[in-house]
Amino acid sequence: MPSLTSLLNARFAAALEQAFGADFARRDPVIRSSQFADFQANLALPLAKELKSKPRDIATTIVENLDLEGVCETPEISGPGFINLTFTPEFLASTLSKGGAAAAEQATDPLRIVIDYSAPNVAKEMHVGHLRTTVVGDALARTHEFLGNTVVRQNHIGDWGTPFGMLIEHLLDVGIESETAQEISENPNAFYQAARAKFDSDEDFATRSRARVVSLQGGDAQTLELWTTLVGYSKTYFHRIYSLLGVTLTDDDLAGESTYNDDLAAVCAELEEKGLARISDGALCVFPEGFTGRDGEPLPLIIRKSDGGYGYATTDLAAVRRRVRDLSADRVLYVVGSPQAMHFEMVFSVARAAGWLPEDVKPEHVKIGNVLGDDGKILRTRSGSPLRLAELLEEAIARARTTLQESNAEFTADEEAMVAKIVGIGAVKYADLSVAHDTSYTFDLDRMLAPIGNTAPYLQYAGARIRSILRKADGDAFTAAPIHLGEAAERDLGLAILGFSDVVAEAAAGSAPHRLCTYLFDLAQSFTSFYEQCPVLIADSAEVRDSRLRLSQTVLEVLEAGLGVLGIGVPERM
RNA sequence: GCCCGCGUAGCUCAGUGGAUAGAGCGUCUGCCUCCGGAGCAGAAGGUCGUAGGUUCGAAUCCUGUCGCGGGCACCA
Repeated sequence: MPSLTSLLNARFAAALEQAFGADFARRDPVIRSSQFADFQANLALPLAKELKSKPRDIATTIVENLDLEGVCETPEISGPGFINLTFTPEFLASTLSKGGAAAAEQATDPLRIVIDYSAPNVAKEMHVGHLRTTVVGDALARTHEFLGNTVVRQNHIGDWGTPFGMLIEHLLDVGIESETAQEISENPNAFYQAARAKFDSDEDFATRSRARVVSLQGGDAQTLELWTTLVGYSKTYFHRIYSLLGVTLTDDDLAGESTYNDDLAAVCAELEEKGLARISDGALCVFPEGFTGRDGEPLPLIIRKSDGGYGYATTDLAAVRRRVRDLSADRVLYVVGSPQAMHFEMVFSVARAAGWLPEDVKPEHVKIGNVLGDDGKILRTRSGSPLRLAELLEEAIARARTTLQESNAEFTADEEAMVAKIVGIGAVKYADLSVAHDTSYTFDLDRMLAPIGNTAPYLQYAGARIRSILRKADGDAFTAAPIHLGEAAERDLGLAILGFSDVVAEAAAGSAPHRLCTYLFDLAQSFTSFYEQCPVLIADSAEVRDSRLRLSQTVLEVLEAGLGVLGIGVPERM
C-alpha cells in the first residue's frame, strides 16, 4: 500500500507545479508528522526567497492548488507558513478497510544489497560485542527483504591468519576427535585459551605453530584438512548461537577471510600496477590521501606485511572487489564496530582509487557502538573477561521464565520454555535494536525484560492481548467488516497503523532499526490506550464490535510484521 | 600530538535546519463489578557541556573551548 507521505508528497508536487511551474514540482520529502496536526508541510519558507514573496502568501497559493478532496480536512496555515494537514476519518477508515496495512510499499527499483554482519571468529567464543553486529545486521537484512530488495548476507568470519597455526597444532596435540577438540562446538574459549597458553610458554610449540601457518597459507593439503575440522566444530557452535538468537544466517552466507586467500596476491599486484602501492619499511603500502598518523606522517594501509603475509586490509579490499564485481552490489553495508571507522574509510578510499568501487555504489559502515556495563566501560564479567553471549542469552531466558511463572497464563512445561525463549531473546534483541546503532548503550537485563516501557515484552504483551481477543471472537466474519473510527482513540490507532510503511522505508534507507522500534512502541501504546477506552468484544453494536475486531487484528498484523522485520517473535500467550 | 565520535530531564535514550526540545524508567496523584492490571489516565522535572558565528529560524551547520570515549605501521 502506498505510504501516507508519498501520497501527500505527490499531491504537493502537483500543486507546486500548477502554481509555480514544473521547476517547482519538488519531490523531496516535504511532509513530516507533526505535533500540530497529523502531518505538516513546510514548503513556503524555503521557497520564499526564490519566489520573492511572503511565506504566508506562498502557502496560501499552494493550498489553493492542492487537491486533497476526500483525503484531508481543509489545510490550516499557521506560524511562518506551515501547512497543517489532518486526514478525514473517512479517508483513514477506507484506507484501513482496503487492508494490507502490514505490507510495505515495495521498492519500485529493487536493489542488490550486500550486508556484512556478525563476523565471529573460529574457535572463539561469541561475546556481547558480537551481539549487536549480529542482531542489527540481521534486522537490516530482513528489512530490505521486506521491501523487496535482494539481500546477500556475508558472514565475514575470522577463519584465517596467524592464530590458526597455534590452533591446528593444539588440535593435533589433543587429538582431532578428542572430547577436548569437540568442546569447540560447545565452549570454544577453553580450547583457544589452552592453545594460547601453550604458545606463550612452550617455545617448541610456538615454533611448530609458526611453521603450521606457513603450510596453511601455502595450501598444504593435510593442514587444510585439519583446518576444515577446526572450522567444522565452530560451525556447529555458530549454528547453536544463531538458532538460539533467531538469526537468519546459514552456512551459505559464510564468506570468511579464508575465501579471499586466493585474491590477495592479485589485489596487491593490481594496486602496484596502478601505481597506488609502494614499499615502505619492507611492507607494501597504499597511502590514501587525507590520513595521517601519530607524527603527522601519511598513514599507510598495509596490504602486504614485510614478512610477505597479508593482513585484514588486503582481505577487506578483496571483499569490496568481489562484492561489487561478483555479487553485483548496489549498496554494501558493513555492520561492524565503530572503532574500525578509519580502517573502512581507508579501505573504501583505496578501493575507489583502484576502480573497484564505482561512483554509484555506496559502501556504508554501519558503525556499531559498544555495549557498556553499569560502570560505563565495555561490558565484562567480574573477572574481567568479555561476557559470553550464550551465558547472557540463557540468563535472559531464565529470567523471562521466572516472570512467566508469576503471570496469570497457565502453561505446560514445553509452552513455558518456548514462550520464555521468545520473550527473553526478544527482550535482548529489542534492547539492542531500539537505540541508534552507533551509540554505546548500557546493558541492563532488568530494563530489557521490564513489562512496561519501550521493551519487547511490552510489545509482545500487546500482541498477546490481541490474540486473546481474537481467540474469543467466535469466528472470523469480522475480517471483511468495514472499519469506523468514531472514538478519538480509534482515530489515533488508525493513524498509527498507517504510519508503518513509511517507517520501514526510513529504517531501511537510514540503516536505522531503532526508528522502527520507536514506531512499534508508539503503536502498542496507541493500542493499549484504545483497549482501555473502547470495548471490543462487548461493544454496543455488532458493527462497532466487528470494526474494532478488525482494527485490533490489523494492529496485530503490523506488530507481527514489524517485530518480524526486527527478528522478534510474538507469542500466542504470555 | 593529530583524527573521529559523543555531551539533551535524577537515570536510560530519541530528535531528518523549522513553531512551545520529546519518550521510557524513577518520583508523585488517580483508575480493577468490565474483552488479560505484565495495564491505563495525569503531574512535576531542561540555560540541549560552554563561548562565539552563519541563518528569517540552530540541540542540529561552522569555529574555539572544556569533559568523556575510540582510533592513529605490519593483530583483526
